[in-house]
Amino acid sequence: MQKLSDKNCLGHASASRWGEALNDAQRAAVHHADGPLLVIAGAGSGKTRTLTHRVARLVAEGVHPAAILLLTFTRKASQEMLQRATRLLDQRCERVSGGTFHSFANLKLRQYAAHVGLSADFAILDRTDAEALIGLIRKESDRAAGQRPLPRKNTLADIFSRAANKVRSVEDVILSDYVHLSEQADAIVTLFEYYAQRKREHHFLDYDDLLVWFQRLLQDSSEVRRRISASYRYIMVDEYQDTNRIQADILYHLTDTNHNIMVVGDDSQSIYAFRGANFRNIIDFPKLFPEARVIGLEENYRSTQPILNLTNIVIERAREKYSKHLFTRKSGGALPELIEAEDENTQSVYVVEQIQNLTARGVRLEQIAVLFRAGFHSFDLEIELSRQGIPFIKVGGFKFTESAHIKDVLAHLRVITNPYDRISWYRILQLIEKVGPRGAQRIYESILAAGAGVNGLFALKLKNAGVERLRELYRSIHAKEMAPAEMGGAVVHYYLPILKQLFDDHPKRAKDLEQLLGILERYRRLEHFLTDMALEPPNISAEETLFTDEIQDRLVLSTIHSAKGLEWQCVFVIWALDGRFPSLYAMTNEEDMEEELRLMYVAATRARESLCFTYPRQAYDRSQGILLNRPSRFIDMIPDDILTKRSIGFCGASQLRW
DNA sequence: TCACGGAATATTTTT
DNA sequence: TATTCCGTGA
Repeated sequence: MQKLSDKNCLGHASASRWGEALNDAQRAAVHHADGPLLVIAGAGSGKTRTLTHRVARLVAEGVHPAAILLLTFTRKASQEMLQRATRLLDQRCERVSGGTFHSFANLKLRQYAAHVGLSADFAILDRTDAEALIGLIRKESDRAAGQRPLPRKNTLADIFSRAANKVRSVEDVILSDYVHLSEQADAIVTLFEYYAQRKREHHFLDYDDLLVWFQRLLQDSSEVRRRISASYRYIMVDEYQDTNRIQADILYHLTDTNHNIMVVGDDSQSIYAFRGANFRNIIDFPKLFPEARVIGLEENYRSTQPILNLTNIVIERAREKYSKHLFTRKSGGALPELIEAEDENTQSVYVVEQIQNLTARGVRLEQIAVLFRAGFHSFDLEIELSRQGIPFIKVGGFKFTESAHIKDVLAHLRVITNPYDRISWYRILQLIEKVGPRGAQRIYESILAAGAGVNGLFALKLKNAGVERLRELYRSIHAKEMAPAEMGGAVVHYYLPILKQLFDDHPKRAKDLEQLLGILERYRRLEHFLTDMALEPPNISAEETLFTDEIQDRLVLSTIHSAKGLEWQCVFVIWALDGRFPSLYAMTNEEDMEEELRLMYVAATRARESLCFTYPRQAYDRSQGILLNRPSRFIDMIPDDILTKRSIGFCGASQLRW
């Protein structure tokens, strides 16, 4: 395969080579020539395979790898695809331009910052940083006594982010999606303006800004648009159903020169509308590119027919979609089940028992998953699992870089590159004993006034042992001569005593820091490290970190969102209770309900062989004062020959009640 | 002004 | 579960 040079011969040979192990629809997508292409890939239909084969095919036919752009939603996804393509073909596939929308935007913005009036040395705020900055502004904004307190910083960040992602004004978003805050709309808008101003002053871009500014760059500068779009002959996008309007617009500009864009997605699996994703993007693709070809992948390689029968019924209720009907050649398989449990704990006990049965029959724990609508739905189950000594890992939730101790160390490094990084200074200073918000502010202001970078710290007149230690730290760091890892080492050395004082589980966290230093060693420039940590953090969750080697075979607990794209032999969906799933919050809004439905679809299509829904017979919702006592409306009406229904009572739980 | 403790609260969270 | 907010006492 590698040595073919004759073009015709190559095309011919590859046609048979790349056709292997693909079905007709997949092959058509892989061999699609130029022009826009929309692939509607049903769950488990070999979407990744199709994408990787296409990458390999293009490279094999002599397309320069760097002229292929593969955009995905996680770094992991793009790495995996390029690795698979490399296995199919050769090393060249590793040089394909790939990454997330955000990392791509970052790259291009650094290059062309001046064209939109940005400075190229911007720092990236991750969600926590953004919230910290918003929190500061929130505190500063003095509101008259007796007035209602402003929403929590995390709510504020949600509102701002939603406005950016949906290309709407903050006020609009409040009036439509946060009606209960409409009285404070003006105050929130003002706060938003402060936030934007602060970001400008500090050369900060948050995640949303990366997209917003990149879009602006492409739109406003025809020269840049031409340059960038000409450098990519083929563009491929994964999970297109979860892109938002800005991303769709970015893509449109990227095809300014070449129209060779292939997007892959499944409108039925669009579950990020709450964050601004617009599943209309995928519906409207043919309108945006009238010459687009549409290929559907409907053969499912994952689930048994009884499971597909159920998922087909579930998704049939979706109002607007590319209709598709999944089928499989796999035969046999048990009917999915719906189990009514007496109460939450009975549900947990039941699931635990079933899991024990499965493992007794030889199913590996890592082949079993428990899925749920919201993170806290699994609390009771987690307790029950621990009690029974079943190892599990909860995915989603907090990321490595979001944990406090990592952020602390990163903050110390950040002020080295950007000495006026207010967020980081406040964070660093407040770690010091006797320094609170007020003290941090005072110190920051004098650093700023000194105008001498980190050295501003030395000019301070302050008797505080902690501050003195911090000074020592920065006196010992000479950014020009030291390697990033050395600076990191110094910071960690300084920070360890604080860590010990702050956290009971400091030994575990100390190991994380070692790991962080390990990563740091790969970098020659601190700035690059900091950018990567914001954009492409190591793909480990906080609890996981260094314990991965201990137990491999663990049960998976996951929110449905985090389960997207994954599959297991046996899947339990707990809290399939109307009001929990679909969530009460979605009930007032038809679009939200549609998303809940798709979410149920995603959950059910994760299962290969067995699928079980459970719900407690009733639960009281305190926030709304409502008694929930119906199974999820998405599966309640499914006929008995598709879904087995059973109740279990106290007998199941009685063993553990005492 | 800071530190601490207890109470209240909570949808989902690829970047 | 874990985070955030708020009141209290030093």
